[in-house]
Amino acid sequence: MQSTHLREHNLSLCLRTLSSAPEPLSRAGLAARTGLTKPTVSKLVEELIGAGLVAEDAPLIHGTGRPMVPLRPASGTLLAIGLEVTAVGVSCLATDLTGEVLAAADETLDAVAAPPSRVIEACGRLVSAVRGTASADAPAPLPVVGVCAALPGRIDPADGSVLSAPGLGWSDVPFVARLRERPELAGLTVLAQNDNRLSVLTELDQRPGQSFVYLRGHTGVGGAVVLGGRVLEGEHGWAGEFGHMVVEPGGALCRCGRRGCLEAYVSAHALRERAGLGPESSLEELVDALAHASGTGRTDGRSEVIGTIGRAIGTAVANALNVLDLSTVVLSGHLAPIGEEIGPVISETVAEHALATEAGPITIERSDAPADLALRGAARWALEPVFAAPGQWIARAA
Amino acid sequence: MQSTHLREHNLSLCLRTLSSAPEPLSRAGLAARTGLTKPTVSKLVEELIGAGLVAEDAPLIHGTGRPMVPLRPASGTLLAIGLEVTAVGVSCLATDLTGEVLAAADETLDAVAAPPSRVIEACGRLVSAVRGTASADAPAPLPVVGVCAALPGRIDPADGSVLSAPGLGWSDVPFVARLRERPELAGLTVLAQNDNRLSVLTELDQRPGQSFVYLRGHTGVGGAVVLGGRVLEGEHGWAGEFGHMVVEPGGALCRCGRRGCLEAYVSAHALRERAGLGPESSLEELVDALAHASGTGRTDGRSEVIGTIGRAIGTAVANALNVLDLSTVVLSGHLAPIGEEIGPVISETVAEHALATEAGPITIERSDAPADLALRGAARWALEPVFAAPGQWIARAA
DNA sequence: GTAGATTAGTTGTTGCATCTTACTAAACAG
DNA sequence: CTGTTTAGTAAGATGCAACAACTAATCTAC
Repeated sequence: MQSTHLREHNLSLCLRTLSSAPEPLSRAGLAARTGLTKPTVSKLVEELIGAGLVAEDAPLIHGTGRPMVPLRPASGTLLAIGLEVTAVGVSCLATDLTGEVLAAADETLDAVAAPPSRVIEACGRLVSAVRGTASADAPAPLPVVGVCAALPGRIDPADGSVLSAPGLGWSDVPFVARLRERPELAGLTVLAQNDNRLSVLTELDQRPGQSFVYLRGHTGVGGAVVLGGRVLEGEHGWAGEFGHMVVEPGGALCRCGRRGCLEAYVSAHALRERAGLGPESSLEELVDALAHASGTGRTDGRSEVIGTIGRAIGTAVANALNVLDLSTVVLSGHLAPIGEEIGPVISETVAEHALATEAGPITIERSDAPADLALRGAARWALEPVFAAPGQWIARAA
Repeated sequence: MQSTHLREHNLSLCLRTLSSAPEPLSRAGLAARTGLTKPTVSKLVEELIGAGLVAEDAPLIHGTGRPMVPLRPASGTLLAIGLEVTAVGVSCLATDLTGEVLAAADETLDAVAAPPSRVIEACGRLVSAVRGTASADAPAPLPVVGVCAALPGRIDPADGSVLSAPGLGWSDVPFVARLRERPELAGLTVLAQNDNRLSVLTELDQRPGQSFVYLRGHTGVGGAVVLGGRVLEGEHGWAGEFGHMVVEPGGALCRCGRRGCLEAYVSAHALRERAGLGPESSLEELVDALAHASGTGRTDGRSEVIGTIGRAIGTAVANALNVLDLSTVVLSGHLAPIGEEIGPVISETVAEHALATEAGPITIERSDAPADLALRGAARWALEPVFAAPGQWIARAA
């Protein structure tokens, strides 16, 4: 490691520490947290303020001594743009460094019927619109750190092409390459990531530095593994894809063609089928059917369905926890609202099979994050280069 | 990070790079590999040589240009001591920085019948003996970097106490604390780790920086997860304990009391039972029975046994790979010799269930490491502080 | 056999990031 | 108004790695 990397590392450390702190820190507090000295922190913070990445609040008197100058990530000085493509449309959103949403827009579009090129055009339009709206109040257009798209499928981490997205009917679509060609995105950093992996970033804001297993029901079932605040990548970028873990060898047929996958039991489609609902029923109806016996009237059927789902998830989670030796599980997406019902069954199954129960309780938590999880996560991911290497961003922006 | 840490980091980088290089590197080669400049490497290497951590070989002419001075980890300048406790005895071994064994000794002891205190006494005696033998040729006693014990059970990473070791009949034994009290080990760094997790370190020497899943059959079945050359810890230090992954809900009864654990299918005990051998039969007999139809004469039974074992391992491995998104599996311990037989069944099962097959082939490899795997791994782990912070060791030794 | 090319490694200097020490600033307590 | 406490700054010292230029040792070519 070279000495210039040291500075970059410490800049990043300061910025991240400020970002993840529950409340604004003073320079002195930042020095204490990072282990750097006060003069060093002062210099680094000065640079971050100069670049518009950090802002000072009004001095705050707390007890005796000189009042502290609270520091916080600057708001409204730059844009990170998130995109989300689903079967029914494209959404777009611009945030600043704090994650505050400055503008949003969306377009309805049947992504299954329409060719990918139409979707990519829509993305271009939305990015352009959102850039305009977000910069409307500012004297000059805000600089864009990057654009990241959330896609419901497997993405090649090397070039951001979509290897397969069953929900969109896509396979081998060079999404990022095409998006980069759009005139509206000329010169911008463009990324793409799986929607589940991006969702977890939003969750991570609530749990900085923690380790947990994240399970998200959306159309299928996906998730992520978070170790010490970092999302595990894996060799092909799909670590934590729990949907196709085997929960019962030779069991139910999954749409992937295999047998006994978790997804065959708890995808939105499988849940509706098990709950006796039509494929067009809403999530609310589904939750209602599972949560209240009155939903379908079939009390026995309900508890049986809940048992099947709970045991399937429990088995998958227990296996994941045995491999990773973690003790926190976060349920999100359509698994969060039904978490209250299936939680106990999951806990029971996990307690039965997970080794970690011998060391302490395993907590199954429900995410209370907002609905546009993946979209926010995408914007958050677009910001990542700034957090990782603030010095490079400063040099680029200047 | 402070600037003094930078130097420590670079010292460590140089030492590790030299250690993991397949053949000696010159200063210039080391500079190229580490990304540091030649002058910087020269300075760092000078310090490492001065401290007896690196040695120069005779200059070597290779083609045109000035001959290089090959550098390699110094041999015979310090001691790392490994211990291994099994049901039948205690083994001990001293290596230098290169991993070369300088001395070894063992004691037969029925660790199940004898109280832990007897085992700890034996450890003390063996360490003392091994230190003497290893330093016999040297003009002065060699400094000991540390002692690490391999134990067949779950270890508290905080204090090195044995939480449970079914094979020894131990539970809640403050092993490290007691061992540290022995006069023979006064002043030494003492560590303890699970034997499977230490075994993988020996494997890692062959695969520096790689990522793989490591499965080791010993008495039970354990393993480890290696991500980028680092062994995953987990919250309680037992990540990668694959033995109790569920491979068939409600399946065979495991000695842990649960049902359907991998270990219930492929522990040495379970294998013997399935192969129709007595509990006292040797590993050779077992391999023979599985490898050759002539072993027991029951050809049908054999292929059925192999199928059951292979599918059990395959299911567990596929699930682990789905969580981690890796594509290499290494079989070790008693799984290595039978690997040729069960390998195809495992591959087949994994190919059927693992998502990563869609991106490329998954390789199931057999470890060809020596038998005293865990013991060597223990010594290797005792060395770790020197590799991680050579500067501190130099300061301590001086 | 001498000049040139090539690779290895060292020397001295420079630049840069952090640390140390000592200071000023701004509040409160008595 | 003086002492105490906490925040933040200034100036100089320290220490590390980078850079450029050098020496060292070998081979090749004419």
